[in-house]
Amino acid sequence: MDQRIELRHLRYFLALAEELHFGRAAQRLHIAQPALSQQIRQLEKIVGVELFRRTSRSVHLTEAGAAFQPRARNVLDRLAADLDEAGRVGRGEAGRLDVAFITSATAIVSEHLREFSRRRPDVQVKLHDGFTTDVLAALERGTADVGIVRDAEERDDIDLSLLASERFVAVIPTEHPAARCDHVEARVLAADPLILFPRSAGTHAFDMNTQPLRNAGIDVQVAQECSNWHTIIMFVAAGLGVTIAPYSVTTLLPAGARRLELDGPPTVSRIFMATRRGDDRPLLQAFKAASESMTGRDRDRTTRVR
Amino acid sequence: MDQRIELRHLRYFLALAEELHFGRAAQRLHIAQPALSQQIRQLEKIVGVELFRRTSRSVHLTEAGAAFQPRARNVLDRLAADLDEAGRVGRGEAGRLDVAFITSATAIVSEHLREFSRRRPDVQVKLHDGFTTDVLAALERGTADVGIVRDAEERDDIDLSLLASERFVAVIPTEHPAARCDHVEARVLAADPLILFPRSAGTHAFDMNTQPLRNAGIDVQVAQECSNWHTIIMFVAAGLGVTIAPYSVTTLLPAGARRLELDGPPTVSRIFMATRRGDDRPLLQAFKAASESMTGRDRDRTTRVR
DNA sequence: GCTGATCCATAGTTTGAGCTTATTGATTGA
DNA sequence: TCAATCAATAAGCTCAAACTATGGATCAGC
Repeated sequence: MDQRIELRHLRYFLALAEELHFGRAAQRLHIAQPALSQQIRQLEKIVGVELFRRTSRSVHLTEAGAAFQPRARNVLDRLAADLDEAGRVGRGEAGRLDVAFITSATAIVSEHLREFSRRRPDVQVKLHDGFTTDVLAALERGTADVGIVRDAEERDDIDLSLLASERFVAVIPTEHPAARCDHVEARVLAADPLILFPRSAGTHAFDMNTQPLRNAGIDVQVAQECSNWHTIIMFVAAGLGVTIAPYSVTTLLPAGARRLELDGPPTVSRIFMATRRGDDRPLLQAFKAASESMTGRDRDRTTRVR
Repeated sequence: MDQRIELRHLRYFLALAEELHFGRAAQRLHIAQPALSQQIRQLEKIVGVELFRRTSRSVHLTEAGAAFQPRARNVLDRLAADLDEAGRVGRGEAGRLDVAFITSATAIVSEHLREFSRRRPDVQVKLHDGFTTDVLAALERGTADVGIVRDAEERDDIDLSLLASERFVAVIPTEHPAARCDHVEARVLAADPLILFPRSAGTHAFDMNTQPLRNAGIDVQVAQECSNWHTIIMFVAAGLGVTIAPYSVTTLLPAGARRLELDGPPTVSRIFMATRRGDDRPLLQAFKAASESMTGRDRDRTTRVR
């Protein structure tokens, strides 16, 4: 009585609408003619109107049938495309990947993304930048699938894999007495006001970043906190103080700032890819594979520890 | 093995995607839980990827499932809308109606169409204007569903129903001697060049149109043929001759032309709605009903035979 | 740590929707 | 008038989707 429509009805309808002959349409569908008659009748009952006008001699579409034909075709085509798309998403060939990253790793992130997008052109990548803590939080709550962080600590719910490491360098105003040389001992900077990001943005990263100073026996006191490296370096250029920074954020310096290599035991900043432990979705593995192929290069290129 | 997808799969998938609980989803679908498990498994086999990740404790969508959910919803919604639309077309509540009409009946056609469009706002009306013969040809070959013709003859494959009738009048140049009066005997015009449409545009219409002249014993000779009334009347205004025209095409006359009532036995031009005999589609009946409601008015308004 | 509850999967059985073949009835062309 | 064509109907069959019962895994509570 209250029969539900099924795709079978649409397939049969379309075959008959094209053949306009029950016998031939049934043949094409690999069923017997009465079965087709029954199903078409059933469909007409569901729609509530005649879709074909039959005489015992000919079959043709009614207006309602003619109106329905392209729509039915469309439904089948779209569903086929949707199934395909779902399959591709399941195999990691399409979909969406949320990448959270620290702003200071933009250069490396963009390189890895370029390689990934080349391999998976149908994957839409969404980017979210922030501090290391923000990135890890996004990863935890599922807002991000991949995190790019700097100097994160080991955790049992997060997998880390090294993408690149780079040395720390000092950045000081050009008018600073030490700026005449191209390297400096950390202790020389003990009296200068230190400009750095807040420790809350990533305690371990902060500790790594200040290690050259602590190695020199300096009691680290941040005179001015800034949320991003660009601002920190602008402040240094303005003569407000000095900073210790990962090399890659110092590649382009404004006129008033100068980069100095740090003497003493080498200290490096490490950039990691972070993922949720146990998250083994194909898309993620594809991203890891793409990164893997880049990592060797990056490591060689940016490390250069003295 | 090579199972085909059915809408049942989509319905079950969507229920489970919303409930995320096999028991509850099955309950909502009024089936037992194992049946749902089976069908979902089958769907996953068809798509080729997991759509749900199940633990014995919880169910949640995979990325592929999440991607598929809105699409499946969409397919069902669109199909429902398509079925509804087909039903409405079948009941004559929506669709398309092709109306062919003679240019000289534009005024009446537009009135009837306004009424029809008010009653069937979802029906798209396509208009085609031409001569009576063109209109009838369009009707025959199915290009038009309704024809509006003037003074057509009875035919056994076409149904005619009277929409309006109107008297013939003479149109002559203002400088014509007879133009001083507001009526004229047809024989007075015997010597004037006659401007009229070609007889091939509608033999019966032509004969009706020239009847006032033939009644007066005039041997009808068309001096100048024109394809439409507007041009004919412009030629009259230019002093090139006279014409006999249905009243409604003379409502707006240019400066050089004057309308005169014809003395003698009244002759009328009839405007008919023409349809293919046996064509009883709901949309057509709706159009006929709309016309019916207008016809009384039109007949009264335009006849006024003296 | 055992017990009961919860929940999805599997096994085996039942049922009915959709299929089949055979036939009827209507129309057309020879 | 007869044969051919073609859709509808009738009656029986069959398999897929349903059912019931059960298993196995996980979790909460005493």
